[in-house]
Amino acid sequence: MAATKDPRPCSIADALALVGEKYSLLVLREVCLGNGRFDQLVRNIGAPRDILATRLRRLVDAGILTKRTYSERPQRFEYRPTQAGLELEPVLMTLMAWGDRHLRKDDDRPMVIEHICGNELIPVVTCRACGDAVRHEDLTAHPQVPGWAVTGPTAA
Amino acid sequence: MAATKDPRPCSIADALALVGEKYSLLVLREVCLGNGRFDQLVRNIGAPRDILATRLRRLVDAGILTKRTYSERPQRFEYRPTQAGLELEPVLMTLMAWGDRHLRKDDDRPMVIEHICGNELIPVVTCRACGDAVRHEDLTAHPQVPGWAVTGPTAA
DNA sequence: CCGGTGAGTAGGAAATCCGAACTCACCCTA
DNA sequence: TAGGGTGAGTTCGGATTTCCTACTCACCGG
Repeated sequence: MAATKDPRPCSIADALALVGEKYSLLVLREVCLGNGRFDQLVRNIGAPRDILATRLRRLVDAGILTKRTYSERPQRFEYRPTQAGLELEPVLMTLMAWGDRHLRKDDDRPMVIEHICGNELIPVVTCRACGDAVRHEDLTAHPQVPGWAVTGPTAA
Repeated sequence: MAATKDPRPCSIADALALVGEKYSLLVLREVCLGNGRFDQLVRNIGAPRDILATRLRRLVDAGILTKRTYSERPQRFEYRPTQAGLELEPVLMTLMAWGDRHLRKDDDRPMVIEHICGNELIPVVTCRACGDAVRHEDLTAHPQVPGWAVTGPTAA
């Protein structure tokens, strides 16, 4: 009867349960770009329409998107990010930078993000307390739940 | 015959094609924590063994993990992150912070990461050029590929 | 009236996922 | 040397999801 199957409790897993399904983060990308209409999403993402409808419902339920009417008669909608959705944008930026660096030759980046400072955005994840860029060797994990120790947080 | 179905070219999509499948990022989490053995992964992630085997193959092929033998006779292996894998860790940290903030009540975080500076790690994504924290309103997207304009990069 | 657009639904085939059981090679120990 | 245990998977059939195409429904514009 004992639950021998529950995995490590973890906010990464919880977050992925919401936005980790296929296309979900691409929906967020398009919505952050301002392309929030159903047919735009279908075209830009390349997802089947029914799957997209399912994802949109889920993201709205989760409070990551809102569905706004921009035209009554004919009824037309637009999806937009909520505050919570916008706060996921850094994840997208970091992922994009990783993809640009590791998945592409040289400078054939399909999209460049410009920061308000005038330069191209190259996202760097830093520690809020000291401001330094986060490096694996500088981290130590402290599980808060008994029974979920880690063997060695850092392993070069 | 024309390809009317290709979605927006994008490094986010490319990155997700590699690490966006179910469990892939959780594998990376465990491996970064130092838990790189097959049965540990099965337990900590809660994935079916065959799916896990498939994911591991894919991540190794993609150069995100390496499979190291830590014991000949009996043959025993351990998966470890490569440099490319380690560079995905910031994505995990950012995602974890988002989950902690939006998916949990107060302070029941299942895991706390300590930075070498002595404080708890709260990851902040910043612009490499100016050092400021990245906010949606400060970004402008510039697609590099004709035909993939965005309607409005910023839309509050 | 005709064709077009936006926002989906419907239906069945194809691909994935899942859990449990199985293998195989080895070690321990009695 | 027989029995049990562990690590690292593979194999199985069945349950779920995804995918694709077509369809709807409401409206608009000419």
